[in-house]
Amino acid sequence: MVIVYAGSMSTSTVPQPRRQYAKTAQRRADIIEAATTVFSSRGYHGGSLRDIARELDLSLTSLVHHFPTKSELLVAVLEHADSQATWFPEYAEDHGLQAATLKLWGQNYDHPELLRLLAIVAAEASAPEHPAHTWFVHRYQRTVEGFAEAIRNDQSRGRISSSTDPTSAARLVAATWDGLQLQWLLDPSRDLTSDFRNHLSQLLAP
Amino acid sequence: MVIVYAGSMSTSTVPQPRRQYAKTAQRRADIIEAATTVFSSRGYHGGSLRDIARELDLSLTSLVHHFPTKSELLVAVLEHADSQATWFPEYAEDHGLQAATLKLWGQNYDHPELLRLLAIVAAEASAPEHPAHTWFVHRYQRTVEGFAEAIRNDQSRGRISSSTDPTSAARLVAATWDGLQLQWLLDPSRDLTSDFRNHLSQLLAP
DNA sequence: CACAAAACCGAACACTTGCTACATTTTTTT
DNA sequence: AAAAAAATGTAGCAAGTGTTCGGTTTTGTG
Repeated sequence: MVIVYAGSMSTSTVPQPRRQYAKTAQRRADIIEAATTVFSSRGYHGGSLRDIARELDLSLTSLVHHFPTKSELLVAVLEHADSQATWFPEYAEDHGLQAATLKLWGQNYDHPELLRLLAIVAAEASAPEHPAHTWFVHRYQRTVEGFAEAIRNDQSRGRISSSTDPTSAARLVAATWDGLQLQWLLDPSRDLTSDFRNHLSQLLAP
Repeated sequence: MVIVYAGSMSTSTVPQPRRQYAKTAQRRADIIEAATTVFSSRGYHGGSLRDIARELDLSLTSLVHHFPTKSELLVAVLEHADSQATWFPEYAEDHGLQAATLKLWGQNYDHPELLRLLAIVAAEASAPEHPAHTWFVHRYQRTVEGFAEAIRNDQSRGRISSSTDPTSAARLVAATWDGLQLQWLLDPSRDLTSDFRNHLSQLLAP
């Protein structure tokens, strides 16, 4: 059986690049989960790889085997956090931005650790030297663009006044969202959903 | 000359508790300034006392002499940051919340490091174990209460519709403020003042 | 079964962390 | 001038940091 790189010769089965065990995916998922809780309570700088490994009864070396560097782990964690509460363009198209945003807002309430993590790291990453800086810049661009698209759709259907500037309104929705979420993280006893709803119905009026 | 504690006797000058040198106040101010820049770029957990001392060509021991523990230094830094951009109730009373808020917003643009610091530590401090947790909870309560008071005043003068709930609107103003500021910290090239103005004039309409 | 790579581990490296004894110099007050 | 304490310093502690080295065990494939 010949493993062929560039410029193969004759008949040879594909190298079958099964270079990963069956349980590996689960391991990586476990690590990401543990890293999330650690980074959530102590931030990226404050949370240590050993803390994360300890939480899984895993050796530090194994952790490093899966994620060679701390910042690579952080990016994996952020990407996972982002994938948890996904933005559904179709839902927004059918039911409008307001309904879609409130739906997403409700989902987030189930994962306070993820929210805290994103809040901490977003603030940390506003410094240009931070390893996740560009990631967050792009994330916000994507978010705002998604909201703006939904607003334009709403406008074409007469759900929102056409005099509203889509991008500006999108930035405002994202901003208020983040701000209210921070207030909620600081004091989770008060539900801020109605405040958010007020904001949306004022901003996104016909 | 007798130093008198409780229950003095006869004529004796007051102990003159001059227990601090003349230059000390300046030293403490320098330390707070250096700590601000360090915490701003690396957060509370990520910034080290040695970094701060190095920035001042000061020994670590001297720094610790002035601020015995790291979290005490943090609180001093936060208190200073807060005192920089002060909320003027009188100005709000005369010119309305919208004008007062925009004035304050403009001031903040001069101290991006302070803003980043507050954003990072506020997010870090949303975790209840954080040394500055209660400080931030109270800070937000004060801020919201100040805004709400100004809104009530505006309502009594007919500048804002009396159907708006002052506290809820105050929370929204604070939230949007924080959110827009984070977006600005991530990408300082775009000025978000007009977005903030839009939000205010929509929310605080007669 | 044989073998190669993935997965895992203990130990260590070089460095940083907050903080503390202990000693010296500066400033202030009597 | 003398005494007291504030201010500063050197050296060091015990603990923690991300990362690397050399090795064993586990797992899948031919």
